[in-house]
Amino acid sequence: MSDHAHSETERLLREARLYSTACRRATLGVLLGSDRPLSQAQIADQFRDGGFNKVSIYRTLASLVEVGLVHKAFLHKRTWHFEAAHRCSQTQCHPHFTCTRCGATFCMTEVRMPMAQGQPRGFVILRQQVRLEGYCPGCAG
Amino acid sequence: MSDHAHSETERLLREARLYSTACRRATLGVLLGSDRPLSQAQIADQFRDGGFNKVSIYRTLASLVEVGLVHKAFLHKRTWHFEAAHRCSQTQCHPHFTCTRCGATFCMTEVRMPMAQGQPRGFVILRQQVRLEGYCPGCAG
DNA sequence: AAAAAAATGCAACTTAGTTGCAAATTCTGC
DNA sequence: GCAGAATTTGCAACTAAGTTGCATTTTTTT
Ligand SMILES: [Mn+2]
Ligand SMILES: [Mn+2]
Ligand SMILES: [Zn+2]
Ligand SMILES: [Zn+2]
Repeated sequence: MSDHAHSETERLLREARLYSTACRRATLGVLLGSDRPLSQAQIADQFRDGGFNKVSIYRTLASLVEVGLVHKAFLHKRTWHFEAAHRCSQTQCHPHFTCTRCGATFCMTEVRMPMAQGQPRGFVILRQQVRLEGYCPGCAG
Repeated sequence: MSDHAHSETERLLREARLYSTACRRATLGVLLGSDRPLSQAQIADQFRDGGFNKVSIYRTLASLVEVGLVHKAFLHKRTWHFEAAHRCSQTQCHPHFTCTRCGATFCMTEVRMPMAQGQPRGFVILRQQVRLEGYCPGCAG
């Protein structure tokens, strides 16, 4: 990670009252630089040499989610995917699209969804998450 | 299962060109009678005596999903939940609400969501799925 | 009733994610 | 900087949802 990225992740961790550790800076850096949600395995793959233990990455992700720097984006098969929260609003992330032919997933940052209206009496809706399915440009032809 | 329910599930399976078997009629019957999505384990629990092997239930669910009689509603933790498709439209199920305090999940059949608009060029959106988070009536107080 | 097609049960397996604990790192106050 | 407290990390072992291969049974077709 560059010095610039290092100080940026360090600042974010400080503000969130989290210890600034190598594993957290690296994990957050990877997610900030990704245009799509990543699984623990995909994150680990980006650590060239002397990576981190998968348990540490899982615990790092849990701490980042807890302070809101990262979101659990969705479950694909039985695997959670995570993304930095910098392109999400307080009440929802952008929708995620999965192609039912090739299985690829895309962040649909251009698609705007209004918040759900008309919840039954007594329910308080705080966040919503939208998954889209269909064919990606490569498969739609 | 009642005789009426038996003939109803049998008819649905016939129309879908699936063999009408005990495991399929029972599984479909349970889902049709449920007001919320169920996991394999929850379905199995409803088979009093002489239940079915969990592998058979999983394979039954896969066949019901394949013909569209049942939907994979959502993943909670690492567990899929299934529901009969009779209260879903062609392009989306009703939203599912999960309480972040007690963990309970509810079908929000009253909440209507418009289909996503403005997908990037080349993408074909066929279905959408909405998850809501917040506090249920019991936890909102 | 016989043959063909498909579903079922069982045991063994896979693997994402979790837990407990000892060692290492980071922070805080001097 | 340095000691001590607080927290994170790595490792090994574990958990459990879901899958696979194969022999047997059930359902459908003729
Ligand atoms: Mn997000
Ligand atoms: Mn549905
Ligand atoms: Zn595709
Ligand atoms: Zn609740």
